[in-house]
Amino acid sequence: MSEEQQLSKAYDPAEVEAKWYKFWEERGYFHGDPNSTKVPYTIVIPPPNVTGILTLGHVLNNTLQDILIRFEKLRGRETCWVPGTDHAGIATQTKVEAALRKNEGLTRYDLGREKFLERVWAWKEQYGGTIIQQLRTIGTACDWSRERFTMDEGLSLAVQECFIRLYERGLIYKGHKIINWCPKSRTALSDEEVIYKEEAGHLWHFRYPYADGSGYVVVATTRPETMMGDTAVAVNPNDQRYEGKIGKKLILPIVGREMELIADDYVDPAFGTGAVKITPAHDPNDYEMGIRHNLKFVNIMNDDGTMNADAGAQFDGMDRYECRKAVVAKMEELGYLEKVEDYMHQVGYSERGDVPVEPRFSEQWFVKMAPLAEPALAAVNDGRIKFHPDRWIKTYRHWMENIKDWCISRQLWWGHRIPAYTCTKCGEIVVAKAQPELCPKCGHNELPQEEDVLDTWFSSWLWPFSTLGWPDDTIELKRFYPTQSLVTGPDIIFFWVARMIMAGLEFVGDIPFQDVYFTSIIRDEKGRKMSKSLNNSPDPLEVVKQYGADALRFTIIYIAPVGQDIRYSNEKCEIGRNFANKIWNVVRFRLRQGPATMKEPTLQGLDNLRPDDQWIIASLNQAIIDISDGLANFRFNDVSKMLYEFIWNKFCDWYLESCKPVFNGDDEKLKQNVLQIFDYCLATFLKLLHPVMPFVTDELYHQMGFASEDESIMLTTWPTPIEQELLDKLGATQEAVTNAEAKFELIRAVRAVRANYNIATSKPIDLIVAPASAEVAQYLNRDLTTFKSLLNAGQLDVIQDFQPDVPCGIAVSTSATAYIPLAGIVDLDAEKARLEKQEQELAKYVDMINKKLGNKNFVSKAPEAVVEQERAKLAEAQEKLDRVREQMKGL
RNA sequence: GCGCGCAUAGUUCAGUUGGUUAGAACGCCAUCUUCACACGGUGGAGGCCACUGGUUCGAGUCCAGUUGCGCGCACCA
Repeated sequence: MSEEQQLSKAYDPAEVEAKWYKFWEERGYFHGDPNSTKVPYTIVIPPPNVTGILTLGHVLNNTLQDILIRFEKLRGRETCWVPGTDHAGIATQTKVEAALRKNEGLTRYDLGREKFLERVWAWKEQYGGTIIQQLRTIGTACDWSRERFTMDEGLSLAVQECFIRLYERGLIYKGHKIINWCPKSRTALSDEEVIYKEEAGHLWHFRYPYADGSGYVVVATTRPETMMGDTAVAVNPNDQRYEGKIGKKLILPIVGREMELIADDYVDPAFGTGAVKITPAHDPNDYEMGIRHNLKFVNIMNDDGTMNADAGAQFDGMDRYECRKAVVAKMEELGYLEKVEDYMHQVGYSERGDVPVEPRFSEQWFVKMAPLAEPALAAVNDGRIKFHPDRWIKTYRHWMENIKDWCISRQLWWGHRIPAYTCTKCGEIVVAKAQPELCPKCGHNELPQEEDVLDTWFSSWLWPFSTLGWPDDTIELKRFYPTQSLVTGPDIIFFWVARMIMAGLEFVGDIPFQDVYFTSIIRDEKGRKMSKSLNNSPDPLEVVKQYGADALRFTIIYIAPVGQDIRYSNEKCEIGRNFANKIWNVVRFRLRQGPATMKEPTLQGLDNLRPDDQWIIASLNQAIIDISDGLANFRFNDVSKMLYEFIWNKFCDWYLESCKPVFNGDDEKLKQNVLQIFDYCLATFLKLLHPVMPFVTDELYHQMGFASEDESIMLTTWPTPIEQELLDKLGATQEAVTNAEAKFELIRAVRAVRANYNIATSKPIDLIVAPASAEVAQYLNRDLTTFKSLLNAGQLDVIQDFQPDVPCGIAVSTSATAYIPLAGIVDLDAEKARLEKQEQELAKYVDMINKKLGNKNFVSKAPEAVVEQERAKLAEAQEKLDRVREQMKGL
């Protein structure tokens, strides 16, 4: 082995990846400098839950952000990617409570608020860094010096400021409403935190007797346990079945309460029995009706989903589902159960608690959303903010146009405590950053703070500017706001994206970001959502260990179509691993030819290029254009395919093979020329690939000596298209591409003949190539050495009008016919069969074009260029067909 | 009920404004350890582009409808 042979045969990512991340981070390459004169490019990370661990969803999401950041940095922008985590109120508090119960047998109430919060902070310190650390393993170029947490002092001040401003504008209010209540977490939820699941339930038909003994009304319900809270029965005023009965008194069974039969348009006479039991304190629609008809509100449940004393002594303390059974049994026993039907319906579940939510009448804090929504809707409608894919605009628009007030208070301890103080004497509410000494209204000195905290999203919606120092007018805010791109999942378009747009416009007076890229949802290979219960979510860290971070990054981009779900399986990472290995081996091959020709390879000083050199330069130039364009337009999937196509199918399959005879030859001048081009291509595609596969590209950039030890590919500049003048001078033209591709077609045709006769690729063959034209002859003669090498030819002759006098294997391509003298082994039948097949295909094709051109409408209506193209295709195919037929005759 | 999306090779998916004989990856078949790579090379098989109409000289691509699947929103107890 020569000394430059230092690369192992296969790429092993583990060591390389650890080394480079440390190198980049320690040298501060990820830092965004607000004093830089470069144009800024900012992204704020969608903050993962502080207690969370890395999932494939995070990998996809953060890889995309990293690609954008690395690309824009190379393109010369001052990039700043702000990372951080959110405090995830319910999730975190639940976790700590569970641990407390398990380890010490205590509840949060045993500890008290203050002590409990100390425990949560301790938990956060211990486990909170996990996901942040894990993100580093996939290479994210986050500016860690700017890492933020939604409960940080600065961000907490931002939350207070925002609350106070909205309150003063009259957009925050406290009021009694029916809200979604999670009996497990014992807190209010916003409408968005309720997930509806279709469930098989029942429709129970109950008889409610008239007080005068004149029979009964049958009501249908899915929730018998709420009947103790009934204060009326409603029917449609136009329902003839109940004509004359409106206003009659009914006796609520079990309870014995007297209530009225009322009429309301809300009731659908076609559904069930046309009579609805009304429970104003336990159903949002009934609540509205309760207001309209001035009904009594009877709350029969505790905050944990058990029944209270108002439900009656026999049900007091029972769980709501236990009570359901008991009520049904009791009604049946009393003879009031008419029938039970199976019924499919939607049941709202708490997103975090995963238990059915309970509509609950209570006093909460709300944000009036309509005034905030209006400008936010306009920002998307007029294109100041773009969505990718843009169909999400419809979803956004629909939500914004039907927006409801946001319930922001949570009956939790972990979170931002509401900065409101109520005077115990006069009830005056003071909203302020600090505890007021005296009530401004009555002068009383007792004003306890609200016990409740704010919804976590009430801090997240400030994230794009609170992380940059708002409400202070910081240099970061000036330079890095508005941010450029947001990459997130479409599942939080309401929770987060929409609210950030509202907050940005309201508090900073400008949009928070220009582009929103919505990622795919990752499913398993069977198309199921990844979930803990199915145990089908692979651990990304294991995947990284097995395949490498670059491989995972590349693969996930390669399999992620825009706006569609991804079907992921670990085995797919072989795509990325194999690709990394391929590139590794290109460099391994290259280093065997000696050190790099120059430190930062250029195309300067080249002359006398081979046709294949011209072809690869033209192809590379196209790749630069297409890949840059793809990245600038969020077409990540396309970019991964273009990179793969250029590097593997063009550079490795053809160019590298084309270079071998030169590298092994003794024309030193030529060799230097070709090495320079090789290096130029290599350096360029490593840069193009770097945003997607940062580790292996920096490693190889150094292995090649394109960067010295204390430099990095991260600090180089993004390849720009080659100037037209230089392309022309080098001969890297479209014509060079066309000619080379025709040559490759010919080589493939010869290889097919080879395969047909089972002649090993390694065995040289003699052959005669008969070009279809003088131009082709001239082209091929320009570089017979390479041509011969690609064919692995022993003796090669280019003879324009060749007539074979011995039995030959025959390969017909568009530009030439190749004859392979195979005395003794030519199988005439096989030869005939192969030519016949080719003849049939060509004849069909020629026929098709002939028909097209024979169509007067086509010729007169299609654009001239298209017709011309068809004519050219026909001529070419016809010529080829003639040659195939000629060969068939010869057999 | 309203809205959105999807249906293309055995599988997973590309196919940009309508215009080469519809592509890739994986898998499959054959073959080769050849001096970068078997995580590889070479060659090959495999498709009524869900269905029915329409627009057009021309439709996988545009339009309408049908079927099937997925998602979101709103729900009548």
